[in-house]
Amino acid sequence: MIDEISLNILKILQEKARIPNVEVARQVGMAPSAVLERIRKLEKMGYIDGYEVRLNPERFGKSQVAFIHVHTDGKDVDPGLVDTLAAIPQVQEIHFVDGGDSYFLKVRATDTSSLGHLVRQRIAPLKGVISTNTTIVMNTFKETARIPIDEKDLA
Amino acid sequence: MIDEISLNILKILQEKARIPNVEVARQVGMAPSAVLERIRKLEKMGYIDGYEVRLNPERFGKSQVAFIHVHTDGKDVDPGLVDTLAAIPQVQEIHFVDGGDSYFLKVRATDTSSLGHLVRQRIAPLKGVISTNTTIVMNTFKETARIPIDEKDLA
DNA sequence: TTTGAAAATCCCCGCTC
DNA sequence: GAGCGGGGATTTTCAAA
Repeated sequence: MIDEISLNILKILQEKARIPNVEVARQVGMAPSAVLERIRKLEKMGYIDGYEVRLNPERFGKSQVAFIHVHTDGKDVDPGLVDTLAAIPQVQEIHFVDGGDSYFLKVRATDTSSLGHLVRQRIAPLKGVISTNTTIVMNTFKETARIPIDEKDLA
Repeated sequence: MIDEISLNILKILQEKARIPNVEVARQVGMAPSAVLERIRKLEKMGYIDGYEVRLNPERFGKSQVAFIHVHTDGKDVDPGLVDTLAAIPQVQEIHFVDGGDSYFLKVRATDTSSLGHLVRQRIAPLKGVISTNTTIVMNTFKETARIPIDEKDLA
């Protein structure tokens, strides 16, 4: 199980992941080495999956976000379909959703043109794919991977 | 503009964001101080937005992912609607999408029950919201914020 | 958990190209 | 302007209590 202090450490790290340990230690009022030990333990126990650098999508010409609903033939689907989709770097997320053999993708492309190319040339032709339904994002107001940390439902 | 080496640094950081500078320097074959200077510049120029810790959602009882299509009355929408939604910690993403005055949310809840509560008690009652349409995620195969770095379309 | 000391790293500054 | 290297401050790490 996880206690109040570790929870606090995680909240601090979620705010700013790249602050020195000493600073975290100061904020929770513990010795730096103890904090380090806790973080290492949280990593080993799987509470912390890793650390990511967050790049500015616009600077890399990847500001066109879209969601693609991919309907598949549940009986004749290529078992490697998910892997094939996952191998496409522009595909950031792949979810299997309810409502009949369909996947839901979040993709990030350069523009609507390249998005169209992605859908028609790379996704639609895949074996088992019956149809696709793309929702174009015109404006993004919030986009974070931050998780609400509630003490009550920890695993 | 950005050159081959900086691109390389970014790719390395996208793999593992929390490696020491010296290690990055070794991999790109440059002096640590030069690498540091490049990273600082990338941060200042807005290519790097920040650093995030990636927590394991399951460990925090937040494994129920869902997408919510929120239809609004375009004429009578509360100007603070987006802010209100953004203030809900379980709402990770808010996009404005095409197809008529509607928002698209990605949310992360504890279970379907709490998800239902979230939709009915917190979102549906908001002024300007006409209807909502929730897609439940049953299985997630890929979920990353990583951006494909193509040299050709840099800004 | 803390302390304390050793090792590694960070990062400013001057030098060179 | 960009890269390199020195060196002191900072931080990380590890041992012992």
